[in-house]
Amino acid sequence: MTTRQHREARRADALSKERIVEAAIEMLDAGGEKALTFRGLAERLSTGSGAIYWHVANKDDLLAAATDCVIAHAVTDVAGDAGPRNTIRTIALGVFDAIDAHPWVGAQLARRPWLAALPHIFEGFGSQLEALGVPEPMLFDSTSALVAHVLGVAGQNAANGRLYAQGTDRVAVLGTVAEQWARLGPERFPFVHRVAAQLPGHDDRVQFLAGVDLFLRGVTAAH
Amino acid sequence: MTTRQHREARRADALSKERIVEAAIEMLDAGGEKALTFRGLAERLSTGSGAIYWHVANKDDLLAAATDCVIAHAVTDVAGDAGPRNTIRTIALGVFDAIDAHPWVGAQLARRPWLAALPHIFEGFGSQLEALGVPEPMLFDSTSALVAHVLGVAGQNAANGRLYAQGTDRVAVLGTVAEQWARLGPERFPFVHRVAAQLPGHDDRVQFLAGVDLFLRGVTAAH
DNA sequence: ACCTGAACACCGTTCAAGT
DNA sequence: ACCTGAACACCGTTCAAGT
Repeated sequence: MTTRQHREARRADALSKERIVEAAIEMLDAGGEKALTFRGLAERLSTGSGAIYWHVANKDDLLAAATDCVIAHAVTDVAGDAGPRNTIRTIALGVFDAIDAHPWVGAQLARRPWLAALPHIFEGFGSQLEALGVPEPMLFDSTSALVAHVLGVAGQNAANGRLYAQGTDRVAVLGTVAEQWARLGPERFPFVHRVAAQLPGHDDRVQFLAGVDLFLRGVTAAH
Repeated sequence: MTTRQHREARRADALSKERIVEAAIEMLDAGGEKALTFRGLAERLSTGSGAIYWHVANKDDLLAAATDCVIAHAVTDVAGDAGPRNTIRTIALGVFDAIDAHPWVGAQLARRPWLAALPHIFEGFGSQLEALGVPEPMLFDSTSALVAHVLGVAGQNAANGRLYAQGTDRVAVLGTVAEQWARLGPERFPFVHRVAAQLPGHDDRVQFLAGVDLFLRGVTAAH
């Protein structure tokens, strides 16, 4: 897997950036951003807190590596023989589900752009948009917009998911929000007032895919 | 401005949540998330650190209030007589510019959803999409997707902007990224390799608007 | 009701010392 | 080359005490 193999690391429990990142992801998944501490990480890896700094520059570096690891895993393994539209949908859903499963990734994405994994997403979307017949002059902007859309909307969704995870369940939370929206007064907020009832019932995943589809329709309609 | 006026706060320098949030925004703008500390805030407001806790529950609450304040200011003042498409563009650009000017808002958006300012955005986009002729059954999903798109993409953009702000200028940073992309090898990354050169020259604001337009085209093409 | 500021628990990071 | 763990600087939050 690694480029250099450090002459077969002597012991299986030897420290490495990979093992550190792996443990960090577990801690982040378990308790969010605040649950990741160097002390906890050191204890989990049965070592001193300073040892981690030999493999990792600092906490930001560790968070970036963890984010990159999650996104990279989500993008690989895309079967590309289902047509451009379905391939795009598959990649998009992969990213969506990955961020949904690791909500802290959403916040990280808004802090450190230009992941090492970004070219993979860009390549996947760009080549499929080209196959879809998008003309050369529009290709760069369209691909950028699609990448930003998927990462951005997935991040937004993960932010919502966080609320449900904190004890109270999904429908209850959305029900409360819907009530607040419904109370906003039909004069100043006629649309919100009318649409509030649909809030608790909607499916985030379906809505995400609908958004991607709308975007694709716009891209193909534009030429 | 406030609902209750606390019988005309005695002195002009009296503490209030508004003044605290205002000072917090200035500190966040100046140095990012890490620059906001209760000690610094207390010194800036010439008070004790504990005093702030009388008006604000904790740091998360303060960050949420600051985020809401920025977004709320961006959404108000939308002249609505320029047609639905232009009104949507205006609201979207307002949010984009606000997040661009306050990059820390992007990260916050990925942490705390359901801002108090959200209904304003929802109302603006939803009513204009309706005016655009989007049929009732698609209205909720379309509006949700557009809101998530604008907030998400604007957040993604702010993440990029952070890099340029840290000393080195925009073109230099994007030039470096473009070089890395170009080196990725035309066999595995033909699209990225080919498109890398367009990276340093693109205009984020124009690309954002192009994305919103593509989305709108998709929405209108869908019926 | 609102402010003060010392105190507590905790955290990222460093570094001399080890192997 | 890599690990140890005490030490440093700093931070969010609390709370008894003031006005």
